[in-house]
Amino acid sequence: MLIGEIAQRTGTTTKTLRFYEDAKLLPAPQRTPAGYRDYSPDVVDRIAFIHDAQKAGFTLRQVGQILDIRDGGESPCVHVGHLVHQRLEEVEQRITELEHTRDRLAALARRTRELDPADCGGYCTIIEAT
Amino acid sequence: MLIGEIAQRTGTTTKTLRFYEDAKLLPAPQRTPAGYRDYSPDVVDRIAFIHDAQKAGFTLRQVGQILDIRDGGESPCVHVGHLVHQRLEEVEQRITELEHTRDRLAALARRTRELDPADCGGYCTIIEAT
DNA sequence: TCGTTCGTTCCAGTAAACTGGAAGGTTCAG
DNA sequence: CTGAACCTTCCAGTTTACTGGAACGAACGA
Repeated sequence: MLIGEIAQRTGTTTKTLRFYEDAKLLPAPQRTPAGYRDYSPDVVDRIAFIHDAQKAGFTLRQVGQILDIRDGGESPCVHVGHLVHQRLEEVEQRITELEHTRDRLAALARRTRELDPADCGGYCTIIEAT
Repeated sequence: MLIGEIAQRTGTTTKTLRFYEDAKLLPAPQRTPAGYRDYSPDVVDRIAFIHDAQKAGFTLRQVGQILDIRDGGESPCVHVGHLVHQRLEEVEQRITELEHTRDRLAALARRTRELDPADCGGYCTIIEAT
């Protein structure tokens, strides 16, 4: 299968697939006599896995680590377990931060409705002193 | 005041302050005969405002826009009101996305505890089929 | 005078995940 | 034979907010 077909089947672009190869997420495939990449259908699953892992919030670097472990013949599950916990903590922390930001913004929005723009002194009374 | 003192008073670095100047967030200050930046104490407030706006989740670009309006003599509050609403929506959407990711991860973590690593088939049964 | 610490400029790099474009080769239909 | 639709490589840019480093000048205390 040529790169275009793989791209279509996996819902990506040829650019991205070459990028993944560059980033060692995909092995360098066979080449046709013309020099075109000639993929085994297996890579479709591999790319699907990459997408799954991305949806779970892993970076490509982490996905690469998991894939490396698997390619080495080991079961990556223990490592994945660590990553899941790490990532879960990061996500929870980030949610907390964002909720904080949201509360700040909601307060600003309230002030915006109450304030006469003409009263805006200093840099901006909406934002200041928050 | 020299750049180091400003940095210390505002809790930043000299690097960052030069970067802000480059990014048009701070006006180019006077120079001493030796070519050192010689700031008016006013910039301390300006930098504090930048920090406030960042805490509310605005990008430096947006802060720059607000500052530009103010520097032009207009009251930026109307514009700020728009930005606040925009940003509030973005933040809420992002929180929703992250909560989704968190739920996925929590499910993965549960699976991790239940699964025997030896059963890991395919790419990784923890992540797959999520 | 020496050393330290402050300041200056400019260039380059970081993370993340691509994306765009140039300049060219290949394959196939009409 | 021509044109399109595919493929190739390589280089550079996108976004955000800085950060690091080189190579240098200035101010000041001992």
